[in-house]
Amino acid sequence: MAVSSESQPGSAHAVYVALRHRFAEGQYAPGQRLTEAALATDLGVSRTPVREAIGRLLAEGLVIPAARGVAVAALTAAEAEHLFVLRATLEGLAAELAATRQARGQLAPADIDALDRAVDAVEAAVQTHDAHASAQANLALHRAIGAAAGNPFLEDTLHRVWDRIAVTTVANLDDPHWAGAITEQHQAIVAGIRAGDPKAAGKAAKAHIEAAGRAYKPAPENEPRAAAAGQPAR
Amino acid sequence: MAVSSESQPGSAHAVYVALRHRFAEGQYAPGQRLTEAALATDLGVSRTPVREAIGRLLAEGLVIPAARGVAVAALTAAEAEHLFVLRATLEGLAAELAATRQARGQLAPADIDALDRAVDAVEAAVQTHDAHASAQANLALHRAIGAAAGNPFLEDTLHRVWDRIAVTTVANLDDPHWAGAITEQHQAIVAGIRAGDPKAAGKAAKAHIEAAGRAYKPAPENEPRAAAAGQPAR
DNA sequence: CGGGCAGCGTTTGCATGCAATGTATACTCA
DNA sequence: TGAGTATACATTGCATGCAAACGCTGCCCG
Repeated sequence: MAVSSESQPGSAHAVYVALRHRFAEGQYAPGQRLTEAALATDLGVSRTPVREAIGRLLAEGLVIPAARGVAVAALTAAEAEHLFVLRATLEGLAAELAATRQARGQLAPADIDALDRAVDAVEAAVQTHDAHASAQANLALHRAIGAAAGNPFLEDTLHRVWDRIAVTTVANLDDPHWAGAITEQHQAIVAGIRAGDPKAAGKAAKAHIEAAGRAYKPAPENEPRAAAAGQPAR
Repeated sequence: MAVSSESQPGSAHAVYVALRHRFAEGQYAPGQRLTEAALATDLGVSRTPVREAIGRLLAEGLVIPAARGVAVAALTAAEAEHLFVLRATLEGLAAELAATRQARGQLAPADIDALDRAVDAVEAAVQTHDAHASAQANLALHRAIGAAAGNPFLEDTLHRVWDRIAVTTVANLDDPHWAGAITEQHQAIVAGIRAGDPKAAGKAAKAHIEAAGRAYKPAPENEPRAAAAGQPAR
């Protein structure tokens, strides 16, 4: 229940951020092993801050204990399904709260406009078929909705879920039918928020994530195997 | 998004568990400062594992950065409200999923019976006016429902929320009206689950937590002050 | 008597060292 | 040739040491 990711100083935090970034960029394959020494050398720090960062990643489930050290966590189909169920409810709540705040005049008009622009940005990115850019734009929109909900704990929880699903969202674009429906669904959510209609906004958001969950297809190599060990980092 | 709190070895984890336990027991006052050296001496380990444990507590928001080291996190009224909003939705989802699993025959009859017994245990504990025992029993029931949902990520998230609210739940018992309503509401949730009625179970659970949120009154000393610093540990 | 400043002490943050653990490899024997 | 075992090594886990940062106290000056 960390409330926000405020900028902390220190190497340990820097390492943590760096690793998170690499994960989000898909720089490490699921199942790949990471060793403290290699990361320490790579990042130019000693093992101590690396240890702290890995401990945190371990607590967050982004890496899992492996035979020797830790391995990048994969996402099985079952796990993905569980995550999407949770995510659908959370994002439904976020949209609901955002709409409630809008109805109470606690949302700046600029915030709503920003949501609209984010929706357009996603549509534009999707049309370029740039998977990475699309995922970024999509995440930005959902983040904005999460922020508009005004509940720091919900926001933090959403970030955890997103990070755990991470790059996989990109895969959705392969499905042309789904790609076409995205904008429509996004617009429905924002429309509900703008109208200050919590029920409508929440329902639209929940339905959107459920649809995303159905479109999601995990990489087959993520399924649990006896030994999913990869090469050590670098 | 750690999926479960499996037993890890090592001093660092032991320190983490010990501190969590102390927090849950209310051994540290909110705002109280904790220093690495003092905890290390107290727990008979070096500062290194203490550092890792504190880092994790920091990430979870159970402690916050303080002038010198960290301080035990307090809970303001606004934060509590946000937490209860989130918790209501999460527990609603948990009950809903548990009922769904029941309807599909994925829940053992023994599990349902355990829920009933847990409800009775809470009622018994509340009648003794033992705040600590009541909180324990209540938490056990909610934990059982969370487990019955069969979604590890939801379960993990619930644990985070519960830990952040922690001992404060005890305070509810001061309100006799609320104390009397608890069992009734618990029974409604379990009835919904047993009947395999997701809608009813979810609604009952959500309403229950919302009622709990209304009954919750934070300690006034938790409100943000310029300096909420207490004595260093020990 | 109040405000600013300097020195001191505490506490963190990181690096390194050492011991323990468990794995993978190579070797031996059936 | 295959299985079992012993050995060596990679790697973690913790303790300690050292330097830097920060707050705090006491003093001096206005």
